[in-house]
Amino acid sequence: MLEPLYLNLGQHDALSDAEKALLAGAMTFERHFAIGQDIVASGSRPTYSTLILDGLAARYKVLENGGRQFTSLQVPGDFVDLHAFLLKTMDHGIVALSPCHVIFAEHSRLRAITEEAPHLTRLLWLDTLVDGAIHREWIVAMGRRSKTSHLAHLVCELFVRLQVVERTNGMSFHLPLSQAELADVLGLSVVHMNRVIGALRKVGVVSWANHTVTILDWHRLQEIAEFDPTYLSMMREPR
Amino acid sequence: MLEPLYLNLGQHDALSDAEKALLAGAMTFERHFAIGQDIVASGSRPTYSTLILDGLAARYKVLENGGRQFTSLQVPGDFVDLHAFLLKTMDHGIVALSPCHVIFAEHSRLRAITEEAPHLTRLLWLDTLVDGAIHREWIVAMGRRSKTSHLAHLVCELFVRLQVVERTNGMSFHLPLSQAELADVLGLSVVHMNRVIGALRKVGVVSWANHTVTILDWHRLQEIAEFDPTYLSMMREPR
DNA sequence: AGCGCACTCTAACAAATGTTAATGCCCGTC
DNA sequence: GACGGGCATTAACATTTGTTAGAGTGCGCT
Repeated sequence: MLEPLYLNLGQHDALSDAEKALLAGAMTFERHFAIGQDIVASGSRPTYSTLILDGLAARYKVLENGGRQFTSLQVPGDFVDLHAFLLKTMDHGIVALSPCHVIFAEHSRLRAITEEAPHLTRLLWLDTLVDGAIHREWIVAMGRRSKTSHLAHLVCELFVRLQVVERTNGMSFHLPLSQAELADVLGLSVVHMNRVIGALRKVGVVSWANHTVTILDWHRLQEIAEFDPTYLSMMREPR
Repeated sequence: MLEPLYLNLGQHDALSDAEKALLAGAMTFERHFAIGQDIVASGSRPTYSTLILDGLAARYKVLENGGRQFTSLQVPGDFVDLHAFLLKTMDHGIVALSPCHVIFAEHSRLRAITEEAPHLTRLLWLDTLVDGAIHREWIVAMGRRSKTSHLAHLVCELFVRLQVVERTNGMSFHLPLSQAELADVLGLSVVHMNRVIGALRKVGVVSWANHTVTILDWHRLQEIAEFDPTYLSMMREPR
């Protein structure tokens, strides 16, 4: 059941059976969330961290004028709020973008891991560091990439991340986001989001229909995105 | 000498003398960097992490078209590349925006801390989590705030962060960024950056001259920025 | 004092992006 | 099979942001 987590953490460094057992021991109950439901509420102080077993979720903030901005997309194997273990108070919400199956890890047991399992602690820490690296890449995309390149970069990133947890199908993957939701990822209006998707389609590097993205020309898509996966730390090495 | 680090880490939770000694013991040699020098090069694999004792630095990425985007600003007391301890390879560069006095912490000794000092480990981990929280706030600002609000938010954030490490002077602080550099923070053209600064000045909430920012109306500045410092985790509580 | 240089600021125009509104399509419900 | 709602798409127009160019300003250097 925790396979996606093992795949996610294991991509960076070997994960021993003892460590897997520790992780499994930290888990408590499971739960399902429907589309649009808040998995974690902004302002709350959770006592557990949430691992996605299946589905797509997103961190977001809402401004006074009603504008919403997603700050990350979370795929199976991701702890959506591992940071709350130490940050304590959620400064943002987390919403289910597709039906989500999640499992909760008790903070008290995560704390025990930090007391007794230094290597596993470093891997969990690393997981949040990759989170930060993705954030930085998003900042660059928002600030200095063309919108087409930004979208292409997002497609590259999601494809690679989903591939790690075996959620791709050949060169395709399921992306259950409406264009309005995508607009809240890139920080665009819905109308312009539609234009940008159209532009990327027109170049012919992806086909995009029925919430399924198929990469037709991986090489050229990476070129358009200037995608360099270094920031995802997918190299397996001692940490 | 490590006072800014103690202030920075100590804002989140109490830091014991033993822990301060461990941190001090991790430090090796110091160094000065001139404006514009790279403190850490993109693509490198550092074996130490860099703590800013004095000065202002920034993380950045450069795109093929020459565009540069800063992904964070680093003030005294910040580890600019603590993440490289586990990420291993730098996926971005770090440049000195003012003359910088730094000190290097050996990764091997940081690793020893993770083996022997769980609470201090959590505080260091937390430091990188706050980093991530700041990134998220930047993403929101870039995607959904007006440019004036974005700039106001940046001023609020820097003021609060500098205050923690005692680098403010009443309601003023030194901000040695040219408008071209600021443009690379907000992701704007230099011309438009100039317009936005003019707009914020015109509202009368800040005065801004000679690289010194003075907040004239803190309350209204926060309103314009919708600034809520929760994300900086400045509450002192057990972690 | 004069020069050169980096930086700020402005103007005029071009391009990108947002807003409002309308149309068509798909799909589930009655 | 008709109806209604959410979503994708497009058009027309408004606003924001970028580009290019140049003038003004302060400051260190000779």
